[in-house]
Amino acid sequence: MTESPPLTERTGRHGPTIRDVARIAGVSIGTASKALNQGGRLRQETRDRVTEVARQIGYRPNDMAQSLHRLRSMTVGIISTDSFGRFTLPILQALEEQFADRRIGIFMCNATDDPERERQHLDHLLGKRIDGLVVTARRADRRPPVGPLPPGLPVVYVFTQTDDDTALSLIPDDEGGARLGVRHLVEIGCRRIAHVTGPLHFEAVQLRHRGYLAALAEAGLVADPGHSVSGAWSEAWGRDAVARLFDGVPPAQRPDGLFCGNDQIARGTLEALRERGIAVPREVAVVGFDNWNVMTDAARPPLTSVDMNLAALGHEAGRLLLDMIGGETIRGIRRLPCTLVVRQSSQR
Amino acid sequence: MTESPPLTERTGRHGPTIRDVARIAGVSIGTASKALNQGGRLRQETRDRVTEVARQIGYRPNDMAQSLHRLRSMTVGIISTDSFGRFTLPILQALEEQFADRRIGIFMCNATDDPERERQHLDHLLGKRIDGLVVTARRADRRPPVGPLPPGLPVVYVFTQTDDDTALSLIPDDEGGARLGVRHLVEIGCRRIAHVTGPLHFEAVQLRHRGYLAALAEAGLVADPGHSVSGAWSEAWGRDAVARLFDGVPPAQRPDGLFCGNDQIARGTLEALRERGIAVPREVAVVGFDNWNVMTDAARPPLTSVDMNLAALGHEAGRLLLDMIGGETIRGIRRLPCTLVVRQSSQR
DNA sequence: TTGAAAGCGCTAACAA
DNA sequence: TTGTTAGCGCTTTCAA
Repeated sequence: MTESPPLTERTGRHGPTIRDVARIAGVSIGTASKALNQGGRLRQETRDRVTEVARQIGYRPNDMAQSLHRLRSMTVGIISTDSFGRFTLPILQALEEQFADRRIGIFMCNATDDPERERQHLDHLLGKRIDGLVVTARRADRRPPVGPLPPGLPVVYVFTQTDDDTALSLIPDDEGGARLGVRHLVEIGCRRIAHVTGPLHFEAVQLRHRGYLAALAEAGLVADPGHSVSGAWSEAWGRDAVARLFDGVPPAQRPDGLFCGNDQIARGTLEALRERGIAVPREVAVVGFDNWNVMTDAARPPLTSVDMNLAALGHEAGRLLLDMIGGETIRGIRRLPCTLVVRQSSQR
Repeated sequence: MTESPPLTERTGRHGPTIRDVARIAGVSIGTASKALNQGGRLRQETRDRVTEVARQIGYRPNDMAQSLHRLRSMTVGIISTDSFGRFTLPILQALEEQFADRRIGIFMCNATDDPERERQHLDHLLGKRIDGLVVTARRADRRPPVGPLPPGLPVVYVFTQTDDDTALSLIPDDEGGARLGVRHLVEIGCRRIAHVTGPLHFEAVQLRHRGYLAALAEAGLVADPGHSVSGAWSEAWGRDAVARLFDGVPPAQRPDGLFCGNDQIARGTLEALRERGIAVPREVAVVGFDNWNVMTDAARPPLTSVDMNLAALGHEAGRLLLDMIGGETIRGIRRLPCTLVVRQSSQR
């Protein structure tokens, strides 16, 4: 029997290569490759010997070399014009989980509203030959299409949309979410429901207002124009809104339900109502938006809120991107449903 | 003059390769490479012709091929045992920014407290031949060293530490942060300062308590054992703590300053004090920890808080990891200083 | 100044 | 059943 080379002797600087495995196992590189990739016809004994050697010397295939050969990098890029924040995070996590299961790596990039930086990031990602791209952004406005991109690179916009109508965008169904929240208020008996919302220039604010109006109409209620008030996305605005809707207003005109633009506004309203001795949910019921548990759980009473199901959004984005990488063509704007999480602020 | 091949004809599936550039420019691959990499001696005219062709056909070097040759992937991995949350996010952003400047890609992995998943992620990252690794975690306890890793792979633990004392860990200086907060209370005239903190099993809680005691001792004040109270990291606990420290307690024994374990607890105390008609900051001053602006700004009055400077932590982690990739050996536990952000809750 | 060729680590087609 | 080799796209050394 020939003496086998010592286990420690290596060629690659990055750890053992398949050449080391082959040499030590006493087979050719081709055979080693076949053995490690479960393919082809090979004597079981050879296969076992090779895999055992690989295990012993801690061989790990070099993805870069594999990718170079396969013309697939097994990576995707995710680029955010907003920094990754409260909203994009659950999306990111869902994506990460899904891609990790398929052994696809994720390159994170953050270009906080700087087009030049975005271009650099994109350039960098394209250099890495990503197989797909996820674009996330702050939601205020539609963003310009990312690019220029090599033709055929799958892209999905999540939690943002773009004017390019050949692109795929996934966003929450704001209108439907609002309808859910307001319907719920109607169902528990509210008849004068106010909409305390964020800045009007947000498209989401407009859509939710549509949902609010639709739910009222469904129930045969007329919307009091004075009951739609817009301000900042803050608790302070929520408190101010209550002052505006309640102080010095004849009881018959006061709202008996508040549908709020986000959980911070809602929490502000709860505090202000509490200070005025107005009972929640008995006299006024309150519903928020976002279902941010930092807010919903600390509020007194705990806050009912509309959940945008961001994890589901991320999950769906991952699924669709994988389909596109697989060759499918998918485009259009998809709005995913929200759900309502009922807590004490609306539990009668 | 020979007819040059059409600009559109490509060899690579991923876009034009250097071979295409060379062919179209009518030079050899070696020459093209030299021209594009600014190196070697080359006629200016040739260099220009090559770069112009590259620009025209949108040539972008393939990082995987470069890396394969250079034995450097120009990527780092970041793995979190906690999901990326409020604390790890600023760290992540600082890291991302720094690496992006050096054209180093970041692979994100999230293994929520699942060792098996962590192992998979690690395997995946090592397959990608990352040049370095950042480990982040929830902060409760020291985590076991990540591994096994190939010898020589630079690793930095951020916002967590491990028992392996050959490793490098970066964490905020909790004790120093607490000292800052309590000193500030002393300086504005507080004499009976309470510590309203989180669960005792957190190492950070213990360290901050040391800082609290040290600051009192410095000022010649004696700590009332009844003024150190521990509970959950929640607003509800902050409210309860006020009940415990104030209700039915003789005025002379009530605290005139509260140093809180985080901003949520602090906000809870502010609400409870407000409800009792106790003036903040006049009768009682309050300092929080984390400087989470969602809390500090919505609190009434706005909350003074200790900032852990997480962005600086991330920045330093990036810097050190780059040094390690460059060949330096760095180890030990480094605690980075906190700073105090004063707002109305302690402004007399 | 430019071209040719080896090699980074791997896979797959083909030969033995 | 196993070995040989071309080639993925790039850099770099050496030769012309």
